[in-house]
Amino acid sequence: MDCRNDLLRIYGLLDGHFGDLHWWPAEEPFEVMVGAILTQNTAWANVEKAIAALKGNRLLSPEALSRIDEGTLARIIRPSGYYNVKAQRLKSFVRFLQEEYAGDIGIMSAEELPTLRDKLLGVQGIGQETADSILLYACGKPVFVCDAYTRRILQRHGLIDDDADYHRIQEMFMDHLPHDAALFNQFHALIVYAGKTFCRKVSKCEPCPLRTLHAERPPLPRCT
DNA sequence: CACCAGGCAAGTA
DNA sequence: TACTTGCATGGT
Repeated sequence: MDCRNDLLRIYGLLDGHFGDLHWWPAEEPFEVMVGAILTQNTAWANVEKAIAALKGNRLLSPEALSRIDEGTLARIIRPSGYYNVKAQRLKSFVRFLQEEYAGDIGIMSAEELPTLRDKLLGVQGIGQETADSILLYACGKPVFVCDAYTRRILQRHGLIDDDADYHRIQEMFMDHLPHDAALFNQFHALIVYAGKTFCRKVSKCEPCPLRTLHAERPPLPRCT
């Protein structure tokens, strides 16, 4: 089968339906990085509350987060859930940022993609999805971000095995599409947006743009 | 009330 | 390597 064609069909249908989404929803790169950590296994609405609290306390900068006490930070990001581990992870990340790049996002972003990815994965609390979100949406690197929505949509359309791991899913996109940061940005945004929009209960689903693919299949609990 | 959300790390066998 | 568990809030 031709994966490239399937992926481009999906992209075209979602892009035609939603248009440009210009992700990530943040004002600046550092906010993207913080959001990437806070959104781990957490609803975005909860992350927004935590980000707002950080802004309200003037803490949304590498310098400020370096200074703040971890326990205090935990209380402030409380709405995002897992606040103790996430406070620890934010502290690990800004410590890394200060030690490796003097807290300068520009210097960090100038690193080669493979090198920077390996370094990020070495930070406590940053796994593959968080690293790739930072690389693509904060640093502009051409890497595809895979998450729960990505896995769901590829499984739904029979493009991956049920036991495919992160790297395997990422290969689906990166082996068959041009390595273009703008394309990867919009594609992943579309996937997440579709996942949020088309509800989990079939009865409440509005028509999904992808329904024209595999029209012979019966509806599943999750329609994207 | 139960279930879920844009993961990750540490422990066990 | 493969599987399990802890982490926690707020919305539906």
